[in-house]
Amino acid sequence: MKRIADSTVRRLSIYLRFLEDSVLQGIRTISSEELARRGGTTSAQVRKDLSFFGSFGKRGLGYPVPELTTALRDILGIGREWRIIIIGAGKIGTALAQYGGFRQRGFLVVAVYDSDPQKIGSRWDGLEVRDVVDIDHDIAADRPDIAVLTVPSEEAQAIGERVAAAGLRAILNFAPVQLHLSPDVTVRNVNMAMELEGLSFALTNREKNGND
Amino acid sequence: MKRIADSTVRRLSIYLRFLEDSVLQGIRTISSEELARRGGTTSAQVRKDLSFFGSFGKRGLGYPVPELTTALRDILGIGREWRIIIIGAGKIGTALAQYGGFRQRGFLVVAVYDSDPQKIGSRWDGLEVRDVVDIDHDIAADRPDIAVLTVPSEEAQAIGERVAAAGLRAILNFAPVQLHLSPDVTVRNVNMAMELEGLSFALTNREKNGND
DNA sequence: GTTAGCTTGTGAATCAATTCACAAGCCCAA
DNA sequence: TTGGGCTTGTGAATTGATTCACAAGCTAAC
Repeated sequence: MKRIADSTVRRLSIYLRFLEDSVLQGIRTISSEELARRGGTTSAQVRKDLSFFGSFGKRGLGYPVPELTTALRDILGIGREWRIIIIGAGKIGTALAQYGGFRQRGFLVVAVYDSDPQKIGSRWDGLEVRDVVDIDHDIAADRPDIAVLTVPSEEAQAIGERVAAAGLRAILNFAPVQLHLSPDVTVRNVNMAMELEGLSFALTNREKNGND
Repeated sequence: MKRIADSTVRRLSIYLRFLEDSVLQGIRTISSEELARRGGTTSAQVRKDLSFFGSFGKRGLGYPVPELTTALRDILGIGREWRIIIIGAGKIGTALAQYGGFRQRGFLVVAVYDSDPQKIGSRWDGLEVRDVVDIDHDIAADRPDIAVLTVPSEEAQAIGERVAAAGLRAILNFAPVQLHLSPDVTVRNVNMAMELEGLSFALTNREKNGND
């Protein structure tokens, strides 16, 4: 199978979210044009994205909404439940642990870790914050699929190495550093400060260039 | 000025973060090679990125750390303070409002909004949650620079239109929908479910293709 | 001052992603 | 059963981003 670009996978996620809405509304078919409009892209892009994985539409008609929804879920691998652990029980980590949206989409938070004795043992939504020293042992026992890192920058690399060594193969990294791990660990970064800086750049340049 | 790619701006952010560390450590110069290593890219990429904005280095020596740090701050427009408002006082919105990291980087949260009467009036860190109906008036009065949207998907588009109409020109959107706004409003999306789905895709495909 | 050893800055080349454009196929109406 | 109106699927063309490769320039050592 040809390597699929990250940007394509991102767009599939977007299409899926809109398709799920459409299923609920009882819409039966949808054109690449409409998917593009809602996804902020072009119809050619939609068709190309989908064509990497097969032929889902009918010429003259469009795509059957329920079937395409199922197909995308399958492609993205979210038919099953994924077990995630959150490492770092600070502001962001806590919010994520309590956020219901993940569970809804098949991502189940099975454990939260921290190194602060004050936090260890406290409970949120029936989830006890565990001591990060136990993490290797726990991973071996619980076999979670994904680790979410919401630890301070200085600790991110070390923790990343530990969970990778313990067998985890997917990390969602909120720390504003680039993790250096073996290539069979997939890392995605979420960096809110970086996004704000992107906006800052845009605003600054707009002012300079007079809105062109 | 030639249009700068988003990917370039993102990398500048990464370089800057590492440069700031280096300043604190008293490091005087740094090569593109080292910046690349830390930023997870290549030295040619670093040099190309910087070359869009000028010539900051000395051949044979590398880049002067303090000067390059200042230059990047300037380019990204984070010499000044940016005023941000957070709309949606749910789990994520609240966490962001209380998160100290933004303020540290020059992004000051000046207001938080919600439409839930139970939340309106409550206080976090001396910041009172305001009623979202007042938002147009408040924007006109306070002139914030950036709006962070942590509202439910169904409401995101309408709120986006309102803040755009009120004059805001930059939005950080956490709702998993694509906003359709006038092109002079810059929108960045942060979508954690999408990132998790990207990891899910990677894990699923790795299993299928036997790790290649 | 000359040379050796680095490292930048940048056109050219390559690689990747997006868009174009159209044949092929489907539905519906008559 | 045929024709008109749509919309997909996909090679080809284009646009955009990354990598290559090397001349130019700096430092330090002798």
